[in-house]
Amino acid sequence: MASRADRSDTNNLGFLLAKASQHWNQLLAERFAARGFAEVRPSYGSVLLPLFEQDGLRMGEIGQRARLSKQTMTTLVRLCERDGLVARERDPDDSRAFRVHLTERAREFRPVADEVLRELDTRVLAALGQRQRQALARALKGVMGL
Amino acid sequence: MASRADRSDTNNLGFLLAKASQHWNQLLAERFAARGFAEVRPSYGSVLLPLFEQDGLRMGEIGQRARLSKQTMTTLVRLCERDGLVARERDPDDSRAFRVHLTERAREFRPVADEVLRELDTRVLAALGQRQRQALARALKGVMGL
DNA sequence: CGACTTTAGTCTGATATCGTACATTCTGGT
DNA sequence: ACCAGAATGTACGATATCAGACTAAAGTCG
Repeated sequence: MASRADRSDTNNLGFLLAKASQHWNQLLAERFAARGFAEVRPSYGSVLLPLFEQDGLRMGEIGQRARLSKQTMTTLVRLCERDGLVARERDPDDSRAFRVHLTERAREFRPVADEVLRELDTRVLAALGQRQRQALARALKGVMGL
Repeated sequence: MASRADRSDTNNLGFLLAKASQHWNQLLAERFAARGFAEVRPSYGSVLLPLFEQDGLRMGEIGQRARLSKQTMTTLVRLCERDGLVARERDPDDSRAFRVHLTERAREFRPVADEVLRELDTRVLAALGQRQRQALARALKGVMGL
């Protein structure tokens, strides 16, 4: 019914990547909100998941694990703080650094995060099949290597 | 050498999508700049490509073709205008609307866009192969359908 | 024509992330 | 102890995009 400008549209890889990424975040936000954690933005995962593995990390360490820049970490940690999910305290051994700690609220969120992530993974599996899902991950890494 | 927190890291689909999308835009920006069009941001493609197909579109029409919201179009068209790539004029038939036109500079950019897009496509093909590239596009559409 | 609805674009503020530049603090070598 | 250099985080501004609320102009229908 329409197919003139495919380069600018649905077959443009940049377009597909952007939209898929956007949509994924949308899915996360909806599910978190539906379970009573509307304040948890998708990006907070970059802070919370590392801290679920090991609480009390420094900001730079979180950034490394999530592969985000220091500036982004500054911003994200402040937002998480504002929303009552983490607390910072100066590192006693290094007065430049901060230790970031999960709050009770964040610990309550942990099972929700696990559940949502599992649910989405299941849905991806249902939509794509195991083979395609694996191929997708590989292909995305390939794109990052360009 | 490291594999404790895979959920928060390289195998998280959200992470891969975000990074791949980011990287793709990076590739575009670098290549445009290298060819003397440093002012052309990756996002401008959403405005320019539709106009390459048909000049004089209205903002809403561009938005529809690029699947971007009206607010985003307002912003993008202004930036393109600021950078000398498009000009707007009121639509004589509808005084709410604007007609967006390419400037000479944008027309000079067209072959560059084509070339860069072709080059990247070639590189994707080399990195993934035709089969994987197709599968990637399909999988991304699948994710968008979740 | 006048009231209702729809359409075009804008405004404000939020989300997600980076680059460049910087102040502070730590560290290793003399 | 001192200083040069590395590391930690912040400031500012840019890029990319949306949601909700709004203005103004157009279209529709009685």
